[in-house]
Amino acid sequence: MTALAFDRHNHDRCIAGALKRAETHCGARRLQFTATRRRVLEILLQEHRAMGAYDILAVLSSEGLGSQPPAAYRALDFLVREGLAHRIEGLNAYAACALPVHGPGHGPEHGQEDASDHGHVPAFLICRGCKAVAETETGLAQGRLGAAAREAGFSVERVVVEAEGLCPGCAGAGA
Amino acid sequence: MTALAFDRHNHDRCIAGALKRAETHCGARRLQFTATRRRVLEILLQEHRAMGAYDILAVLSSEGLGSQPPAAYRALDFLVREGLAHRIEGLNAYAACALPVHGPGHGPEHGQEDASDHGHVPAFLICRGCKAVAETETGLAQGRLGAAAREAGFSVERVVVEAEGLCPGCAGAGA
DNA sequence: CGGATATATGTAATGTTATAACATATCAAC
DNA sequence: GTTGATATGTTATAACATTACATATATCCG
Repeated sequence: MTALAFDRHNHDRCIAGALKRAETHCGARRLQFTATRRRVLEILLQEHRAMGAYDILAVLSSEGLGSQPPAAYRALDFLVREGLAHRIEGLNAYAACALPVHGPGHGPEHGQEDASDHGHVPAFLICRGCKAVAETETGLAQGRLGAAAREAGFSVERVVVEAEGLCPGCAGAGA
Repeated sequence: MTALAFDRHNHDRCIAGALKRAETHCGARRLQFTATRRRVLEILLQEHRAMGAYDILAVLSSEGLGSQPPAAYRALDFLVREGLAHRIEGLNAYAACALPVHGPGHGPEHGQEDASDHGHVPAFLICRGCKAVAETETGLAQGRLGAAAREAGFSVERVVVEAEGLCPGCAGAGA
């Protein structure tokens, strides 16, 4: 493992748990959690940081799971669509979903369908040093952005909240 | 003009004012508001929507202001650095800054240097139909994201807040 | 003014990220 | 076991962005 998300934790257990949840999630929805999809999620979980699609493709390729860009993009699209991973817009990269909050039987995992309902918006702390990503949630739609949207008659479908900066480790290392 | 930012307004006046402010801004800082830089800002103001660097390059090229990507990227980088335009991460595109809040004599325009100080974070409503962009501000660092950052010892340098959805016009048109 | 320095632009090449399009294979349901 | 849906393989290309180096223009100061 390379980049811990700022805090120490039992990483193997965290990975196994997340994979198990993904399995359950897909099973409940009759979705195929194929070898490639599973492996891509596992890679993201192991690294615990934002990775580019081509980084992931390199790993897949070395394991005989695909050699062309669509192999990576299709798996990533699936994981993002199911809320098992997130796209980090600010880095054009991807990270595993770190919130175990969503059990089976849900609709969209993070309230992306209509964020103005409950404001369950995923938010990320992204270290520009090591690219480690910490995930939290933010209640945003109740604030100024939601107010602006309502005032303008704008219907929000998806909200991106990303904070870029330095994690304690990289700040200490004088990045 | 194509995409109004959801509301009617005197667009010519809004453009002229913004250009004037940009001029003042640069003058006060001994920065060169060159023909290309000015024209790029003007294009973004006129369109009033997010535009890709290559869209802008096409216009510049047709006007003899440059033909290679760096012509567009350099001007855009300058405008973004000075807070006169913003990069819309979710679209890999750029939009003029719509907030006349910042007069001369400031430091960074939108508190990007240390967002935890005052939480003056620009936030965008982006229509996926017409790519119109409305800009507002959001006090974010005082909320859950700021709390998470403080708890983790993470120093926030830049915050991206982007809400994607449909503007009233595009929603009506059944996008 | 005139030379030195910093800033901006021109130009060519390349790197990175992402998708389109179509063929083939596998799964899931009946 | 056929059918329809879903997933993957493969080729090509589109879209976004940067590096590197040469040249030009502005700004500063003696």
